[in-house]
Amino acid sequence: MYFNFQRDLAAFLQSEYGVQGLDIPAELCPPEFSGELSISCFVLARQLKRNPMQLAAQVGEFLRSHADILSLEVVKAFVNISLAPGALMRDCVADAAALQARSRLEPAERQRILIEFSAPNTNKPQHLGHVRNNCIGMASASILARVGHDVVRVNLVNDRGIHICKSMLAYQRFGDDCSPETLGKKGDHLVGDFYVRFDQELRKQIEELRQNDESLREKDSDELFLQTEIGRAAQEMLLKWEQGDEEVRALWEKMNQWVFDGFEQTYKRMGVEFEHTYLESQTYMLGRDIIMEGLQRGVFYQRQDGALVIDFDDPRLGSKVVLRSDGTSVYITQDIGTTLLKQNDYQPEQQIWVVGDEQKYHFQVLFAILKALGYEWAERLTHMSYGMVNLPSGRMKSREGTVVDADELFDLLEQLAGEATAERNQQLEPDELQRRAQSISMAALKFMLLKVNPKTTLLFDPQASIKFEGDTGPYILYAYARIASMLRRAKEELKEEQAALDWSLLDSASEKRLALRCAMYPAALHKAAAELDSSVLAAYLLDLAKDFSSFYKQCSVLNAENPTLRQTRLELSERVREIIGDGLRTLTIEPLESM
RNA sequence: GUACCUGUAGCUCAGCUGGAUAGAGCGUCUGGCUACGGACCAGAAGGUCAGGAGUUCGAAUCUCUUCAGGUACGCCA
Repeated sequence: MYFNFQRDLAAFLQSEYGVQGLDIPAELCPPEFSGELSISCFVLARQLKRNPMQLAAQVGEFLRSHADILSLEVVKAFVNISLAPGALMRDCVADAAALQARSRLEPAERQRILIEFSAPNTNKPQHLGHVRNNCIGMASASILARVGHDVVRVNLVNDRGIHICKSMLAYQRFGDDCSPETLGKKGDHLVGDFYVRFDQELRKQIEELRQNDESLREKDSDELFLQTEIGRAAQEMLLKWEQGDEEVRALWEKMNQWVFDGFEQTYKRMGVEFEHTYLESQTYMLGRDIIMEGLQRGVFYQRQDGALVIDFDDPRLGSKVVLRSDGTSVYITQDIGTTLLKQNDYQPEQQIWVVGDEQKYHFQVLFAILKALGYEWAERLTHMSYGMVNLPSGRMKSREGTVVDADELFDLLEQLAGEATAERNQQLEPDELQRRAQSISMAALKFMLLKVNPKTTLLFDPQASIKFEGDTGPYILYAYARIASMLRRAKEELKEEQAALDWSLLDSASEKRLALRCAMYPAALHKAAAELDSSVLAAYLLDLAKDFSSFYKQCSVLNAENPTLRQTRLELSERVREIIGDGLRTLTIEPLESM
């Protein structure tokens, strides 16, 4: 927030105490005190190294005679002030361009940022966990871009490896040459079915092994993988794939294409887009030459067993193998390679990975290796780790069938939103109904995921997710639609000429509150961007929508007592509409003019 | 075992760079449509901020510790 009185108070205190760059804190006044704004002199006192209470008295004295201050109360170390309506509105909302300008970073602070997210495997359809990743990735990119950064979104699809061979093998054996067309099924779901089918067969064979050999009963399933016939067959297929076997490659391309087509639809529904998609099949061999070069320079060393290793100073990181004794790559080798590739392709000042918090250690190690290799940009790599999504029944487990499928969830929410919309709009055309149901359901889902801090483990309650009341996306959409409706009517009823504006007429508590909330928008954007936290912006939009709803109930706009008041309230409402619209779009949610 | 994360109202979450009497939504209970869209508004009840100790004028917030839950610690990805 920026007020003239803050500037004047800062100038006064700075000359009084001979300091520079004083920051005058102003926050919303708690309802139990009179006034709209509070200045905490604890914060001021720390900057000036003075006694908070004495400072409060001094601040009070200065502001009491300030033209913008209507009344004021000093309570302990707090100065609670009530602003003259004209001054409050002038500083908060009258100048829309100033508000907009404050939302962008100084040019010097803007960066080129590369953000990687989604990174799906091509062996199964996306589930709720991917949905959270996609939402966080898209919203983070959008928030960063909104404050002025140059953002590049990239995907890295894991399209090769043993997992896709499992699906391929099961398809070869049990697929009967079916296809998405013959079964009328989305390609990613079809491939996922064969992944499950493989797992069934594998477990059956492991069970048989254990039946026949008591010594195997204690062994972990993973250890027995290569002892099963089907496990060996999958491994063999992977080798053939790496050797470029034509038949295997053809099948791989066919099934991957099915998955890509399926993903395309899912992404489209969510509005997920990338500037570029990297394919692991094209990048998995990267990194080895960098390791060899690092070996020359003594960054890595060859252990007695032949593996190339790095030891870290930090005991928490321990040591890490970067190349197997047989000379092949490990996961981190590839990641080193793709990080360099991305750096070369886009020259970002910062790289961000949106990846679940279970991979925290992996990224600590990755970053430490890149620093050890001497890349100066390695200081500016960020793992944006987010929490897992749990269900009331616990963790999602694909083997136990408790995974919430993304497409099915979208369908369910869309149907419920459609029902709710139809109830309220009996005359709606089917096309329009469907369009609104799509928007409302996606807004509800995205907002639910984005309103909680990304770091927290999220509990997804299916029952709660289908509600459209309270702290939800639809609540904010509703506030927006009501304003849009009001502005439409005002336009229709427009008399010959528009009345003048007089901001000083907006003197009620709810009007002042709403205007103050509008002025807080840039700060919410900046905080969300700086902390990579969509929940800051989501919480702000909820507060704004609540303040608007309260104002809307209390102050009649279209039927205001006089044309000037009406016009000024319309203008305030328009400002709220712009901010809600802009804020929702920044969260990748599209507002609706009617709902 | 070691490291990291989490523990706030019945439930889901804010608040965590120390500052006023710890907030919101859901759920429960009261009220409110002859004013612009009731997917709304106004209000009530509901808390030992997991327990303990410390630092401080002041702690949900910082430190230590105990307990509870989660995750990671591969020549898997």
